[in-house]
Amino acid sequence: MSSLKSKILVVATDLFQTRGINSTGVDTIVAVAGTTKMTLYKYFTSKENLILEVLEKGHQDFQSWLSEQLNSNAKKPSDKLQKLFEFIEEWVTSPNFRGMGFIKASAEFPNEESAVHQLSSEQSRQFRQYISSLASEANIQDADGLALQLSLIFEGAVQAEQMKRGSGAMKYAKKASKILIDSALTN
Amino acid sequence: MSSLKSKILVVATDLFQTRGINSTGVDTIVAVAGTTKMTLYKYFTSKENLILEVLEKGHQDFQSWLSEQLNSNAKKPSDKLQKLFEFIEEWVTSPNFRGMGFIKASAEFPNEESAVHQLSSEQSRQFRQYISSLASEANIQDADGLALQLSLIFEGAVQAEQMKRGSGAMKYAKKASKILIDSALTN
DNA sequence: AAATCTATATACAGACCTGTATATATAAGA
DNA sequence: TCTTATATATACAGGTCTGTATATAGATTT
Repeated sequence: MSSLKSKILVVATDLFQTRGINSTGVDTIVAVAGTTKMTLYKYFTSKENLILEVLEKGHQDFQSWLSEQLNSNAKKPSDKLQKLFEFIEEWVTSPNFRGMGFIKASAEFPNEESAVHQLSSEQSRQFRQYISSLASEANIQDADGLALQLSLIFEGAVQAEQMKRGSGAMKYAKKASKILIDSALTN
Repeated sequence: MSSLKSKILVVATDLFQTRGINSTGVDTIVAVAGTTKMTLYKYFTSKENLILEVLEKGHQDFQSWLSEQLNSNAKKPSDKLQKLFEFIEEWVTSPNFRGMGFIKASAEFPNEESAVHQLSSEQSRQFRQYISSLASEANIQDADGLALQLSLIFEGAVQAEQMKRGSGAMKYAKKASKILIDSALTN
């Protein structure tokens, strides 16, 4: 991938999270990235296409990092579930953290026919599915139910952490996840 | 309050939730409300002012309904806490439900200097504070912690329920809240 | 050195948005 | 009937946004 294209993606990811997607114009993006609109439209067919690529990249980076960490640091399936929020906290509190794109995108694009909305809700579904598979492997009865509960807490905590860094939301989310997982394991 | 002003508020509340705030122009609002821009700008000094009044009204309606229900249907403080999500579910699944304004508004207005952002995060704080006071009365040690956990679940479930009606999010949110409250009561 | 590829600079068309100005209609009260 | 208050109809100024057109500069290849 061209270095300029990569730079545009990084800058757009940042601006979308800090100023909102709809409120960030392409002029602002190219100015911050130190390039011009002609170059942006060479690598991306439209602003919507740029948004979609930003979402794709963010989601892939997070998912592959997370499953990598869980696979190499936890062996038993129930350990993976227990350590899930430990690693999520590590990700969210890292200086490189730029927010979870799909959470904000689904709020800014509520129209179900929008491609952005469709991708972001698909990513949310995929993440829930991943948690559910961890729960299944740990022999939890209602795996989908626990996955939904954990994803509610996760999305809420990420949003809170984004709005106010160091809000403590992640700490209490971690505690809540422990309680819910324990309760699901003993039932 | 003038009937036209009230009509504009209702229509704007609806459109903001279904299409997004920034994506909804005042022209659309007045067309759906069956009036004109001149009338809208008579009752509201600006679009931002309209957004703020929509948020105020939505929050007041919810908070007064909720505390009314809790005060008349639960006597012991711990009962109020236990029944909190029962009533929230009733509110969210009612046909009149138009979403919780402050959840979406904080996502669409991430700039901390924005008056809309400030109001919506203040409302979020107030709601959390209300839950915390219920927890305190029920003699829960870390009342603020539990309030944060419950509000994370609440905001996540409302957002999920908005995105997909009948998603079952509310049902599992209710279960999660029971588990977390029980855990907090016995510690 | 000539040709080609990539990025820049700049301008602008077309669409949309907020907020206002102007002129008109409608209905109620004096 | 005359006046006053309220709502409508319509047009538009000024701004922002996306996406494109045109011309130019720099660098690499042949």
